Amino acid sequence: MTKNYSSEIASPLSSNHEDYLKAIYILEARGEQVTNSVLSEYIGFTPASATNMVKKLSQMDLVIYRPHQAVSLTPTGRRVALEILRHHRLLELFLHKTLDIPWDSVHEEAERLEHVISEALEDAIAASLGYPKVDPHGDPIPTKTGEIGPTPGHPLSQAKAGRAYKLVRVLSQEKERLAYLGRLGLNLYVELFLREHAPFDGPVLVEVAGVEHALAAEMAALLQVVPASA
Amino acid sequence: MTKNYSSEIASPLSSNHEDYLKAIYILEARGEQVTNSVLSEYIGFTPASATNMVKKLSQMDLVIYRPHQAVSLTPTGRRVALEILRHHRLLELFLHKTLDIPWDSVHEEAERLEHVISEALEDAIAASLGYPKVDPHGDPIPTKTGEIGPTPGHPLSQAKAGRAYKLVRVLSQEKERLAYLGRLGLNLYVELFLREHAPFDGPVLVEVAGVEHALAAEMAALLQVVPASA
DNA sequence: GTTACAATTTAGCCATGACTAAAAACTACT
DNA sequence: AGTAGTTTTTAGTCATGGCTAAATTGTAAC
Ligand SMILES: [Mn+2]
Ligand SMILES: [Mn+2]
Ligand SMILES: [Mn+2]
Ligand SMILES: [Mn+2]
Repeated sequence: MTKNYSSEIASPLSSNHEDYLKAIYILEARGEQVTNSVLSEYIGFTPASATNMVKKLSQMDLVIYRPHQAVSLTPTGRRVALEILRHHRLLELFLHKTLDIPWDSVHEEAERLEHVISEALEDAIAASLGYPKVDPHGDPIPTKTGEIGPTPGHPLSQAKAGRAYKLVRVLSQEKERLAYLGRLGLNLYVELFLREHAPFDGPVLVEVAGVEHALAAEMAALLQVVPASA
Repeated sequence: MTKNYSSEIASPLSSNHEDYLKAIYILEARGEQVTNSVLSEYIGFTPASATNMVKKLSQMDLVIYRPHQAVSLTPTGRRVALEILRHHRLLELFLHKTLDIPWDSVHEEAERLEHVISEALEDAIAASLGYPKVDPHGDPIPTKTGEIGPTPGHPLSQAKAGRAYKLVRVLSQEKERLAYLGRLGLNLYVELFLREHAPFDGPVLVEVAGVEHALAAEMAALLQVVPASA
């Protein structure tokens, strides 16, 4: 299990160390201030535990920690986070495409696998998938060297009514939510027609494969779309 | 990660718990007395650590422990061991067949993955492989219900000279050894001709794909063969 | 500037599971 | 049976990383 980053890191990182770094990366990428409470809520441990872990990561030079300030990743910490995120998203796609695991289940599974695959296995998976760029939810897959592309699309909630769109990304990993979307036929790359936005932040009416559905405004905000081309 | 055995077990088992149970199973299956020193040497921890862990497993009703006696598995302990062994061998075969990971590398990788795959993933892997019976080293794969078939073949070291055989199992997971065998063309199911046994427990001369090789007696003892049929 | 409230940190506890060193218990040989 | 040697167990240490509860710090309203 020799990791890419192993040369730069003194002690080996546990699964939880890696999940903390990944969480910080994702929260930063959302543009949020990564406060202790935001972080601890996201990872599901108590604030005291988060403080404790962040201090340790800081000693390892993986994060910048100043008391009462938002944490941020050091360049090395970012490298580790992107490495794990690459594992995660490659695994999601691999499980989905190679083993037909439904898109609402791959996240959970990848959450554990991401910590135990070797670099050789990561490479073999990437090669077998043809070096893919996005995972089953449309999230971009970081490259081996830690680059990550721009995120495609814009929220359906801000799209213009009376036009056709293609779903390119879903900003959620919730199993139930994804299962529901799947039942509506709202899978990745499906084409949909946006009928109207009900006023006062009301539901969004969309047509998918000839059937009309009403989506809550918050749901529509999670669906990233681009104008349909064909 | 709901395991098959989860209903019968109080506390969740760590990777190391599972590796201990698997080790006890394998040592028992070899017909060895699983003494504390045998066990601790096999798993690579100190004897004191092994005693400690065996006591805990005993409290969980997974092993029978009497001081100064060989340990043995309870029915539940055996179930857990076989479940993990199934994961391990299915993963080895999957990595080898689906991702072309060489047979000398799959063991290491499976050693970690075996602890984190869900039952759903186990099932998906088994299905995608067509419910296979043996792994890339010829080791039998336990069934979902915990049955395990008889082990095929007999040692090449005890085979008669002047006859053709088929390699059906290699009793080793050592990377270097497997890589060496691979270089000689001694892969699973390959046909070979046994020329002679040198006397005084000397080397064994075999012909593989028209090339003759001399194998140490201990090496030949690890190669399980059956008479060539075709 | 006080004061109230929320966020964060500190202090201290606990379980886990490795380790070393010492004690105890078995085994085997005389 | 006694003793030497080996194996196993016990006792005690340490690091890890969660937790709760209490103390502290920062913020915003008065
Ligand atoms: Mn994870
Ligand atoms: Mn994803
Ligand atoms: Mn293992
Ligand atoms: Mn094997």
